[in-house]
Amino acid sequence: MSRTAPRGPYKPGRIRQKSEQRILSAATAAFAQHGFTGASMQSIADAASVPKANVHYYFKNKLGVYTAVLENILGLWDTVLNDLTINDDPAIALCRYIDAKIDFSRTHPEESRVFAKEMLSGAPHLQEFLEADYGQWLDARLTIFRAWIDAGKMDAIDPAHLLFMIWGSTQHYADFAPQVKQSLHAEILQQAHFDAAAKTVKQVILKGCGLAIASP
Amino acid sequence: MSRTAPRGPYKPGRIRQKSEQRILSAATAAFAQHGFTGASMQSIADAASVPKANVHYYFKNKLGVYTAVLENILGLWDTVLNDLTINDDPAIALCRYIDAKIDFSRTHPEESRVFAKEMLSGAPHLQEFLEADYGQWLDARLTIFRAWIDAGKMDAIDPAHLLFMIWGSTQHYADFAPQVKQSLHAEILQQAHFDAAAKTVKQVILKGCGLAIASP
DNA sequence: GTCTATATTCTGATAGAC
DNA sequence: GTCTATCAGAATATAGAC
Repeated sequence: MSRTAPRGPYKPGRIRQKSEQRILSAATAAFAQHGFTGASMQSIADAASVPKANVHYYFKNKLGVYTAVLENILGLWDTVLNDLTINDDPAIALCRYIDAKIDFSRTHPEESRVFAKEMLSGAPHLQEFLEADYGQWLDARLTIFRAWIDAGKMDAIDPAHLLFMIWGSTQHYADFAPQVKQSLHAEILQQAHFDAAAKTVKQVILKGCGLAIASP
Repeated sequence: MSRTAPRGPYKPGRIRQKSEQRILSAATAAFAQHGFTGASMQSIADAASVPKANVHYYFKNKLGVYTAVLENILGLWDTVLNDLTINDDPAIALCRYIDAKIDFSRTHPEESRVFAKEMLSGAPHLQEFLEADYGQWLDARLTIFRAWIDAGKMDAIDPAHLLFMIWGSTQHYADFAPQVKQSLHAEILQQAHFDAAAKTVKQVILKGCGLAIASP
């Protein structure tokens, strides 16, 4: 009864893709909790249900796994970084952005933590990214903020520091989850907690910028 | 010419105290950059200029060093957590608190990073702290905020989430320093950068809470 | 492509001389 | 109290059978 013939339409690399995805997912969780050195290849392989040697076969070495995880996270970021324009209403644009950031902390907490740990370590593997893609994205946003301010659409607030406030406030719910849980007396953070978080952040940021809440 | 006699008034434990301090300082930097597993006892000993065996002599094992670092950080926190009272003016109290938090990020970035990494790892060594000291401190603050709101001194804003905003915004300058440096085109963060940060955070938070800036 | 067995290096920890 | 020498264990990585 044992059959070695391929079942279903065979696509080369299908197993590979599936295995790589499982390894990537397991590695993200491991790096988030234990850090780069603390996460062992054995634990990653076990969590992904593949032999340890296969992890080396797919990603060459530990650094290969880690950079793959980081690149995957940077890819996810692109989906969050919506493209604002000068013609957008600042209140609506900021609300959308804050909502998206809070939602990212809810749906991808482990990715947020890996990114945060890399930053805390001095971001040695994100230098190119920070100097290239990120620098461009940031400068474009700062220009839009300044245009809004010059047009009198919002208060004169340092755009870079304002962005830091939004990032820090929203990422806090993924990165400092133990403290947040303890503060809210919650075993795990529910949708309602993130809704309350988004509401408060939007409320304070918008009014703090001299903007009216767009829609409740 | 070699002398083995003690020079100066001999105090038992003087060398010990000095060595422990050096080890603690070196360990803080190592844990901040490389995490618990990534920081080796050898590197800590080298940075502290003591033989590796002495680190074990003073702190028993690696976990002993780490918990000593954490306890030292929690001690530093106490100095930042000023005691607000219901009779304080919310604007002045919040300004003081934000200034103190930003100053902590400037003067103790590595301590902030060790604390952040512990949080990102799930805070396994901070459970008692979170449930005891921190819980009490937080509940007292929340009560004060609610009293301010009930007295009409500030807008009705969820106090816990407001505190998260302040923490996230201020700690960001220590924890995400690489990103901040890149954004501000600064090789290292100067006093002026932190002044601008504090100004923006106070500006947005206070106005966002319906408060007038206390003093420029 | 998959997996077992092994080589090599490094780390935490300690024994024991001084 | 201080430090050198060393041990036991674990981790990354690879060789090679299947």
